[in-house]
Amino acid sequence: MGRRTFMKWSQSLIRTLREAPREAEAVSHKLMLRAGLARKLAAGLYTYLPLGLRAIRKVEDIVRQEMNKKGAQELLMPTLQPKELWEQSGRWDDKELGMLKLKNREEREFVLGPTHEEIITDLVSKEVRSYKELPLNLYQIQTKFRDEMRPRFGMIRAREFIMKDAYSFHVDEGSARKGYQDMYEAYSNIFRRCGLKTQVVEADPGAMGGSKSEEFIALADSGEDIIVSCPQCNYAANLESAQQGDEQLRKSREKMKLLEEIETPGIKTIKELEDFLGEKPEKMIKTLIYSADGKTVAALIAGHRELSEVKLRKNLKCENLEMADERLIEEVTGGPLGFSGPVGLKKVKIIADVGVTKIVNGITGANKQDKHIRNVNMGRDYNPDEVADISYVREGDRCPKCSHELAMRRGIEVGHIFNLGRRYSQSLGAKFLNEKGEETLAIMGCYGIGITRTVAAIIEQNHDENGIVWPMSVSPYQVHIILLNVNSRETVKVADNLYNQLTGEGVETLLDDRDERAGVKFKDADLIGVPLRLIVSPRRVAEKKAEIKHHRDGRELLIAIGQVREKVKELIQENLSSYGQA
RNA sequence: CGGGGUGUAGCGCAGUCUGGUUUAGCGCGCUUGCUUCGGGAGCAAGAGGUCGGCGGUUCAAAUCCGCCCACCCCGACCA
Repeated sequence: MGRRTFMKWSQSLIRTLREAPREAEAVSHKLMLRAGLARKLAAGLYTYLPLGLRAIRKVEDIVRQEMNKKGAQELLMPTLQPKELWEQSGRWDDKELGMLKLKNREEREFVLGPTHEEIITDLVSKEVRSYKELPLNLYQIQTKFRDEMRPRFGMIRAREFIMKDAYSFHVDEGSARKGYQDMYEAYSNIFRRCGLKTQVVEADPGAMGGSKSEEFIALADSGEDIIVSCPQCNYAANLESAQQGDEQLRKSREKMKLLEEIETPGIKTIKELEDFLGEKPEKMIKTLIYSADGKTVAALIAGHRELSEVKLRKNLKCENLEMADERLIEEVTGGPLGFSGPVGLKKVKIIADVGVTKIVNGITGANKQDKHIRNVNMGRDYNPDEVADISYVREGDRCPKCSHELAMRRGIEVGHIFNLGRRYSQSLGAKFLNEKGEETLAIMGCYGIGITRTVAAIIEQNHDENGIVWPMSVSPYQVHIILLNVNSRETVKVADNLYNQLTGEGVETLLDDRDERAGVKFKDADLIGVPLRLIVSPRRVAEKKAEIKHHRDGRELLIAIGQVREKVKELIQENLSSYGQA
């Protein structure tokens, strides 16, 4: 059991803070600083102090166990990666990964690894020859660098962080599906054992490429992801890719009226239009001009909705998607920015959001300075080239599967599994000979877990007003001995004995042997949040007893000193199994 | 990168608007001594600050002006 270490508080670098630095906003961030788990070096860069590192190692151990159980093998790749491989995969100029590039003295270019598809695929392409050697699942636990545009929420979004990344290689689709399913199960086990409640959602593969991907989201108020889920059926998706149900899209019975041009001096935004005309945004057709891989596209969205660039990009199957600048807008629409509309638009592809089809007598830009048009109707006044789901789901929308009202919640993405297909094996040449002797491209999957972020997520979900409430499985220590009154020789002796006994048995024990008053020690214990607390005081020692307290629910036991060792071990086991410890 | 905000002792803050009376202050923490000792103790004595940086205005700048930097929050990206 456990990591055997000796830790007396008086000799350790455990520094608690009474108040959190102002820069910390998220609960996990505040508590990690206050409880002395980590310290900031610069934005998005943290030093993990001994206590924090222990929690990180605990999570890593769980990850290793569950990965190994599925036959995955651990290896370790370099963080510094040569430009050439990234050019081969076509990702050297990828903007999404936040690559931190650098040159050595010989002007050779490198990137500090934001992810390792290139490296692992290159390795496997060199090592694997035959279908008999597959499938393979290789993983590492390593520091990743992403030059985030905006590090946030402390350890939840850092520039440098620890990640477990796994990559699988398969001979065919069936095997790839099995590999993906294995990881799905491993991930479910890992997060459950970490004491995290997660929700799996459909996601967009984004920069990784590939077909299918799902995210494991830890529900938390300070999460940056918004997830959409159906309380009725099992539908759940990331806001970026959540689909709109059809139910909310009722077409009004209004009769079509004649087109009418109206004066709207300086009125450019939907909000301004709403105030100016006194009409609901639902009646307006917002026209957004985009440049997609050099081609111009007009996206039509109902005024009260927002365009999802992720959905639009997917629909257009384009790499680069940017909003058009004023010059381009004038060129293609003939009118200035803020007055675009679909009527009479000729030179561009028009994609209408599904909701737009239901707008009767809509209001939209006239493609002329200070003019809008009223009573615009699809089919009569304009025809989109395509109708697609390209806007975000909103509060109150219906489930695409069962039409129940959707719920929106915040969460932290702690894990992400992807089916990559042949994208990297293709570009980096990961081929093998199949049974028939034919050269075949491996089908790949990749599976990530943000380790340091997971620790933060655990704290987000496991804390109270006084501090962290660690699940036993990931707590830096299992037992926290609080020695009250270091001036009582007898008490100190008992505490020392218990400490040595427990530590000797592999129980991870922290002994607070500081010369501090009881209140200080209790407050610090509340902050640090070790699940079992053993209180050794002159009062109890006189009775030859000690107190054991459960931090989570405050349950207390009075135990004869001689029986503490057994009881503690029993409680630890009991506690671990409640998180599904293997 | 766009928008908003903050930089004064290790942490939390006041002072800045209305320049000089501040030798730059308060709480917590830190050091020493005495008392106290089951929920962040009391008394006493201390240590600790180029007021984010640079430049300007002024007899005089934490305070006014300019530039820069750092950090935080909201947006686009991700584990």
